Amino acid sequence: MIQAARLQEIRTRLGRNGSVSVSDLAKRFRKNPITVRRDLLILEKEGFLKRTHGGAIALAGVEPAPYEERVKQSAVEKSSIAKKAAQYVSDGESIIINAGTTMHAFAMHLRHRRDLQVVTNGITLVAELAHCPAAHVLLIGGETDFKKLGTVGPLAEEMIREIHVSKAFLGVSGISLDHGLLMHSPAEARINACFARAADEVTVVVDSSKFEANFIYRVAHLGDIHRLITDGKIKADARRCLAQARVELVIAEDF
Amino acid sequence: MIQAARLQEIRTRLGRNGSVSVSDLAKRFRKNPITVRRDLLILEKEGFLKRTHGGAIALAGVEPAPYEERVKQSAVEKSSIAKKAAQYVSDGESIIINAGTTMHAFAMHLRHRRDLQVVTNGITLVAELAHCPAAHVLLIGGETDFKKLGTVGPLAEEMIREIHVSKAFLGVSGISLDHGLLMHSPAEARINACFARAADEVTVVVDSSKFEANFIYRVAHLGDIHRLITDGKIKADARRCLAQARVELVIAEDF
DNA sequence: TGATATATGTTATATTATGATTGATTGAAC
DNA sequence: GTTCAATCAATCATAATATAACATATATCA
Repeated sequence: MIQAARLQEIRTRLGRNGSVSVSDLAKRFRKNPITVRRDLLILEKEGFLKRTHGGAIALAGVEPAPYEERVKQSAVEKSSIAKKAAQYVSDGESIIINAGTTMHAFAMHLRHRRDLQVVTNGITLVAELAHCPAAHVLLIGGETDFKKLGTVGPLAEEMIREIHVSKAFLGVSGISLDHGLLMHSPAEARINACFARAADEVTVVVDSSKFEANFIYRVAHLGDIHRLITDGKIKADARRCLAQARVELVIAEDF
Repeated sequence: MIQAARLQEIRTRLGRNGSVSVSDLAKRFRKNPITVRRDLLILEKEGFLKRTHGGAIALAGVEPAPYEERVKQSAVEKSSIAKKAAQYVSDGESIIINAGTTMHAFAMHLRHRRDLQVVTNGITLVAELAHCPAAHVLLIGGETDFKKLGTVGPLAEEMIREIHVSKAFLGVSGISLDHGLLMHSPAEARINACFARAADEVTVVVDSSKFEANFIYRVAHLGDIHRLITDGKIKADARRCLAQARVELVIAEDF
């Protein structure tokens, strides 16, 4: 068993049990205790754990799930448009946020807000907003879409019908200048259409690469949205199209 | 079990029950009472507790740990009872699982199942079951309770009314032999009562320390449940009471 | 290939944790 | 209050674990 595998295993066990013991690990790995100790030393330097007599205890991070990794990876690019979008949220407002990594990044920028009423179908967003207890979060229930870690389906749509908010912030899979906002799946498209109807004002938050993506299922026409926030790489014809559809275009600085 | 892990466990139990006893801890840790006393001495110096004859009591300001912490606490017991509980789930079944760290552990043992229909109000459970794409998960929506990372409230209760399953697996905050299943908050109690009504058969999954915890809000009477799964440290009077209420008692092996 | 870095094991010594013994203290039942 | 069992503190002895220094293996790269 190589070192990297041991480190991974230690991380896992720490995440599960909160602590590990040198002697247990040594037996399991069939390694000398000193080797285990040196492993723990490495992880301690990385800030994963605190070494103690006989073993170590977990500090903060649990092992990240695939989705969470995806959020981190794209966070840099998504962060600038998400940050810009967060400027359009005022304290005390009620808003809708849909599921997806872009909107997860958006939610991270809402941590310090006060008295927000957030409605979302994004499961990971709830955990994000849990660190900001000033927000009141209503999670839309329904069948779970594992790709986006969001809820969809008739029960979800029904639940949204009971709701009305001032602003909706939506991330989408793609944007077509001819056909509007597009999604991977019909279920996603339908629920986001419901979101759009439930809000007075709809803001779409996408990085400019989404203008090239092409999907089948329409959420709404360009004319149905009020504002679009993206990065500086958006092309001229897209700008024209949005202007024609009377969509307010907001460009986030690259950093 | 290393010292650091014991200290963590003691902190947990103090947070939950307000007090600990030397003899109980000694039995649980399989350590000499003197060792436990020394542990308490350390925590007393840190200001967590006040030592008394026979044990210690919590000092002010010991708030219950956040969710991520609690997942790790009593992890061994939780995992063993969760594993046992998972044996009562068959492929193809539809089941309810409520929110909380015990049921999180339970969900981890369902990863390899096929064709499960899972209904849950536990937000983190969804991420857990995302690794097992054979399961179909319906997430109950509603207001989010940040402590348990679960949904509650009237919208959630309403959504459950639409649902019926063969088995419900519930974790609870505490069990009183006189008053039945108890919860921290009224909202939690109500939604779990709904869960119990929505299932043909109710199985409660708790580690035995929950028999000492005392809370105000009742979910159901002991007589309303069909099966209780716990660890071997359950006391004799609890066994008697359960037998009297005709609850099938299942003891998970210690390891 | 030889040289350097990395990973692992060995030994000796220091440190820490734990358990056993004794006598003192406490709490509760009578 | 008195008595008795349980609990506690202090001490010591032992076991478990940690550290440091050195030795050996394995991989990496010019």
